[in-house]
Amino acid sequence: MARRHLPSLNALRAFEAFGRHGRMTLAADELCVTHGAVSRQIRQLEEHLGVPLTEGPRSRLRMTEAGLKLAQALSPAFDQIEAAVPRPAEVGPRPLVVSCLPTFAMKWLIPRLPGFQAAHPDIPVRVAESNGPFDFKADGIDLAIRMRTPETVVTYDSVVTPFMEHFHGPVMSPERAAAEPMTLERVCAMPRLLTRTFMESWSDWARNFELDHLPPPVSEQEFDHYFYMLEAAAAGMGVAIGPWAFVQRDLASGRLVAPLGFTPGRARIVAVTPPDGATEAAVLFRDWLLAEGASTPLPPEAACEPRAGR
Amino acid sequence: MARRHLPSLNALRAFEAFGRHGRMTLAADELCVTHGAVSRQIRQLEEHLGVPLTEGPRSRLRMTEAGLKLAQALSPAFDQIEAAVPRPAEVGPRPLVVSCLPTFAMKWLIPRLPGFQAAHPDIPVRVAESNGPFDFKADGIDLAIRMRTPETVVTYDSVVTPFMEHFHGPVMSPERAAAEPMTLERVCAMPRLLTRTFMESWSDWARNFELDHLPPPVSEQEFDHYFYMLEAAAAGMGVAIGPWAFVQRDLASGRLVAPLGFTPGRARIVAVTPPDGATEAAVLFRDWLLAEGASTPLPPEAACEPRAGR
DNA sequence: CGGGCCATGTGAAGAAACCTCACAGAAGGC
DNA sequence: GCCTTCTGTGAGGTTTCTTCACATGGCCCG
Repeated sequence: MARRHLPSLNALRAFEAFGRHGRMTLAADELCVTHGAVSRQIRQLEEHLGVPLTEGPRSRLRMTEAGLKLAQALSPAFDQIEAAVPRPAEVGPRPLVVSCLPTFAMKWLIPRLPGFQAAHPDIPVRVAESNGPFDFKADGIDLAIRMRTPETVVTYDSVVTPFMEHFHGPVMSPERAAAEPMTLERVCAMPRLLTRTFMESWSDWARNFELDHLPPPVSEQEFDHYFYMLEAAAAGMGVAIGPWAFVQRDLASGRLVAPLGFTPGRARIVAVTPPDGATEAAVLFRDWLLAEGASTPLPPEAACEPRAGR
Repeated sequence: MARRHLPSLNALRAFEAFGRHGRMTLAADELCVTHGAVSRQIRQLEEHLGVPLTEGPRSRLRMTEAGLKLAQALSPAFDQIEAAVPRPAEVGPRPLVVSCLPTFAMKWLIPRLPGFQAAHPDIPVRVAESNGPFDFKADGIDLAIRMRTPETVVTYDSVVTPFMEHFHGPVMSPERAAAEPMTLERVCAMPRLLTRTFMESWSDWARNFELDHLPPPVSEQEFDHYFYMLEAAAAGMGVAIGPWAFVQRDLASGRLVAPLGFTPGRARIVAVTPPDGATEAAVLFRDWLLAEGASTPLPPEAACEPRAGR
């Protein structure tokens, strides 16, 4: 009687993956199936629920608000399931465990990991996605990647190594930006999107314009993850402060635009290792992060376009 | 790369249902499949994980500790998914929404619901399982069923109607009880199992024995739900204070025993309706609860066997 | 201690769900 | 306009899941 009318769990999982990646093709890659399979699952889900979950042209698909809401709720549920399932005993050497923001993992780290694997085929890497506090020993983490502002409260001893510049800027859907020449004032007058992961993004960004106090937003909406915030921006729900590293690809594909360009943020993307000596593998990984960070392209308009100096 | 090695979600769902019901047959009923299907799913899951999740003879199957841990983590995840999925638009009249403890729903309410449906075929009933606080308007609840001690803090106005006596007593696995004649002292010396839903159960029970202070337990373990606490008791992990209404069936089947019998508790099982008038359907339902409560059999040893009076 | 009862395990066959392949359509960029 | 990218879809194959019927193993009771 109770729990019976649920749609196919596989369809939900497919939709959740689509929600995170924003494109069926990428979701299909994650699930190791073809894009057609994902398309069918999502269509089946929409039929079952009688609610459209996606909208827009095929080449620039977005989630509807209902879809965004569903995906946001599904993600933590599947995370919980994943965490609960005991992993089949790992074979081989103990892997290097890297704790990392989910969105950073998806948009930056995982695409580059094959490079590390190629250089160090004997070091298996496991990426543990998490954006909260962590404990090296209790969680078995060798190295963590986090965003840090100078004010970030640190409650633990650790070695912090910044490895990448952090540029960010307001991003939105092309429709929103197309209306008229985009100015700082217009951007400030739009509904703002926030992520719990990095609540200070707006004030951090505003500093570059010597705006001590941003005008109060017409409305604010908060998301649990960067990727949902960015999806909401793509869906035209408002403006988000997007880190360059996270939105690079969406800018290239035209799903998002950044009419004011990017400016350096005060946050740094840092690698954190335990105070009492990192493992050998963690040191190698950190060195690799530094190299990768240095070779990541900067935004073309970096440091340009701020209306007030530096 | 990230989320790929999960076992079949259907298998996890089957196991979660088994975890709640304690028997594959019941889980199969809930999922509308045959017991064989559930059996296969769970076996597949065990093979995939390489960890036994069930143990004991076929006729009295129990979860292992690993299984209990897994099931406990899966339940809230599936709850979350269920809550997130928009229900296909309901047809017909607005259903009567009854908020209820999950275990009470499973072990007492749902088995009796057909009786109500038969008497009032025009009133569809939806059972919303929850054990926390609730808000009649915000959650769309017409009537809530809760456990109440005289001390329960009430933060809202409401009409409270007790409808069933509450008998409870320590329950444990037959193996644990078989060792030697069971006495109050021996029971007090066993590891205690608690449920977050009703933390005061031990002290409430102790009052009947004029024990103002129970001897401190050798160990305590806390569960999120009554049913997992009862499963842990069946698995021999300790002693739980089980409400008669919840354990009646497990006693009959021999999965649990209650060597000290049952005594009246100070808690009452109550129906709660909004202060500003209940709906017509809610009143009918409350009347039906009162009648059902009155006709629920009392424990055979009710009010017997307390070693100290009354 | 043997028969009845109850719940789960299992073999084989059938049903259903799922996936792939290949191609089509639609939008955007150059 | 052509090319690229991404999603939608028809047909058909494959895997997974279910069922049915019966076997198995405990437990209870006389």
